Amino acid sequence: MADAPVRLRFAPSPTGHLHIGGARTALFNWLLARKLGGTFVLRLEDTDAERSTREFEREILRDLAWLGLIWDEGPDVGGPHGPYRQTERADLYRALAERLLASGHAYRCTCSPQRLEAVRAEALARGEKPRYDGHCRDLGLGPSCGPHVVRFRMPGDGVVAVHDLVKGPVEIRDEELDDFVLVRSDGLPTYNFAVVADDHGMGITHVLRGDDHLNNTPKQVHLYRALDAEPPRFGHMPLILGPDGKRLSKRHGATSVGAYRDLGFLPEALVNYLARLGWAHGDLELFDIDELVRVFSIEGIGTSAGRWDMDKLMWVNQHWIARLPVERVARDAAPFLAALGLTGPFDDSRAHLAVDAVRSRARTLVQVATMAAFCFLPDERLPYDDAAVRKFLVPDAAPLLETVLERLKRLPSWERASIEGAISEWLQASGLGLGAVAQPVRVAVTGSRVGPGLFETLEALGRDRSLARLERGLGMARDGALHGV
RNA sequence: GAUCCCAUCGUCUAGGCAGGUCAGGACACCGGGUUUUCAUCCCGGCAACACGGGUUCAAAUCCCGUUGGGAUCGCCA
Repeated sequence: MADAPVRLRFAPSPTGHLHIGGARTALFNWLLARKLGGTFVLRLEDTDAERSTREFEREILRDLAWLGLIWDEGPDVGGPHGPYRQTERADLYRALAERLLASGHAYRCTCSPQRLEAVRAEALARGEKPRYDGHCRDLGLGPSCGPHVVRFRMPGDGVVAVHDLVKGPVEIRDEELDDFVLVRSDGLPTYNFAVVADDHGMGITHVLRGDDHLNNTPKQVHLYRALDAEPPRFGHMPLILGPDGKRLSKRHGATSVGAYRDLGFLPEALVNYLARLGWAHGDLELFDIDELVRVFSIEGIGTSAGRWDMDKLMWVNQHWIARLPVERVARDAAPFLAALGLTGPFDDSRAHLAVDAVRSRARTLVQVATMAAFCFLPDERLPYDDAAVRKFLVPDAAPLLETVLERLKRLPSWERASIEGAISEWLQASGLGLGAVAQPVRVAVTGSRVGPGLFETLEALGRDRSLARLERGLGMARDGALHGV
């Protein structure tokens, strides 16, 4: 690549949550910017006054940051090409529109929405592509023509050929295009106008966006030409579809980044999965964000739409839950622990032991929290699995529990190695197998028949609780004898 | 309907641009092993070049068509 520094952007509209499709677009642009040592710009396309809110804006910024996609220029941090909200750039659009009007590349149009609708319906009825019929094109309407929009004067006879960064050469004939609206009657720019004005004004060099924008590209290229400007390099990425191959919607479940965070997914997992959906680097599956920056390339971007696959996301999440530093996982799991009504601290060494013990069997942070709950629950609130109790806290188990309790009580220090030492020593001497004792002990201290290794479990639970629950379990086992269960 | 894009296991994909390993990896699924339960981990299995033509000694790979899927056709973005 040349010396000219590249500039990429992500330009969401704050009319909703950060969607996973948008997140992937942001990720790819961010990756390319980082890969090429360029700048990543965040711009808010908030010209839809009806639906844009500051609340959504805050949420989008928060979620992008959560994913680790930090911007160099943006509405909150500023930069040399601001402002970074389209509603704050009205003067720029106005000036540009005047320029286009003056040069004859645009004209005023007073057609009513009703007339437009009629024209559209007529075209459709004839089986044609609905397009503006150019009614006002040559009327030479001036500024005082009343309520009007500004339309772009499409040349109409050539072909726009763009070399798409991911799809290769794409051609669209001008006759397919119509005189689209640049400035609405309320004076605000439309998307196609604002995006060109801003990408040009902000010196954007590369644009990676969804396939759904491919059809907008020729219009935008014409605008660049009318502005006598060089368009950026475009790359259109395939869309993310639902598991059924249909457009992804709420119907398919969670579609926003925030929803996945709330479901217990790590940002590392979402980034990893999003990257692999529509992009590949040989046979490799697992990447952290730094590795992605290192190996990312446009050539690796695929051409066909991908389907959202929860199972694969789960697997990736499970991988990062198991591999990230335990402190990180514990920190991210804390809100989920709290949501279970448990009380912390969730960031001390005990909490780390608990999270570390359960994380290899969790696919989400919700599961981490649920599985680690036995460590944080007061003894009297520990739930017992009925079937487990009936099967393992039986009279036969009483003497075993008694011995375990006795030996553990005598332990001078409470850590995995010493616990294991005490128990295996006894097992060895008595000829018993660990299998015979592990389950009764596990059920006594966790209430469940499944869980981490026994010694990790006891270590994480801590001496006092372990002994107290063993005591209680012993009572339950004897009780079983009393009732002949 | 018109235009544009796309097409390898159920899913994500490698391979395609520079045709020549009975198409490789991963998820899911099935089976087995390790193990202290459940997981992790390890081993094995199932499973695909949408179809039809062409070019060629040779096509998943290049070309055309068909079919299928998706996107777009707003004073939304």
